[in-house]
Amino acid sequence: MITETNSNDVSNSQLYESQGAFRALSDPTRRGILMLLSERDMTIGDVSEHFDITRAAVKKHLNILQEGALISVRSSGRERINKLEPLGLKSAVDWLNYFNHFWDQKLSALQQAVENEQNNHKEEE
Amino acid sequence: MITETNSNDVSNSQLYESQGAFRALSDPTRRGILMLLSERDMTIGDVSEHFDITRAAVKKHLNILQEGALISVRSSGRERINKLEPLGLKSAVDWLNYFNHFWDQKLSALQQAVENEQNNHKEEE
DNA sequence: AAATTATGAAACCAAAAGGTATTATTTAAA
DNA sequence: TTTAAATAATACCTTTTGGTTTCATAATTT
Repeated sequence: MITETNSNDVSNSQLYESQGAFRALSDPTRRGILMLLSERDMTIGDVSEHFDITRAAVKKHLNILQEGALISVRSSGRERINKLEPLGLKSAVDWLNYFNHFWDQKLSALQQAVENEQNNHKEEE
Repeated sequence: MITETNSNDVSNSQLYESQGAFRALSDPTRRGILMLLSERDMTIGDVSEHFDITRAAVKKHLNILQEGALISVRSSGRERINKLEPLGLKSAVDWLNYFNHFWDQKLSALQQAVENEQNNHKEEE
């Protein structure tokens, strides 16, 4: 353990920019809400009908989704319409894309292995 | 609130397949560990030097990363070498890709708006 | 064989998360 | 103008999370 920050370390901005989004995404109910809202905008009441938890609990989830900028809310009379903000997912996607290089590579390796397998079988014919 | 499961709801498998990965990704320290391991395989000792928390705490994070299948561990004498498993990120990426459609659309709209802006400026010349 | 190194695991703690029930507020309808 | 509907907010509770310290174990070195 060291006390001073090591300048070789991963930059904080890389980690904390996406924190709100990743935090919001960590709960399955919240991911379910996002999928619901991908079909149409909904009031809290609408959303609540799809889960076996109270409206208050759903409201808390919606707050966290809003903090993570994954949804937005607009008022219409006494209703609040929740709307998916797909661009909010971008920070999480961007962070994950950093690793694309690696699993593309691994997928290639897998593909290569399959091809080699096939060639071996051919040679055996 | 309803008590029975609504068959129109988002399927559970879609949500729970990626739970281990999303859970692991929700903590900034764990995301930092993943970035570290993307450079080279490391022992716990190596990893710990990059964070101001105890080895025990790092170990817990590594356990959670392993549960989410984002890393693997192999023994070499008394050392345990932690290795990034990029394919483990795939379940999270896949889930997020479901929304690609939406933000591609939105990016297009944004692009369109920018182009229109540019055209307007041209007309003003 | 003894000391050191690398790690694992358990017990404990404070704070955060996810839920509830209850109360208050705003808007629409009768 | 009551009454009902849609939502917000607060207090409260239990479980999970992220951290610590301490102790145990297995492999290396001297």
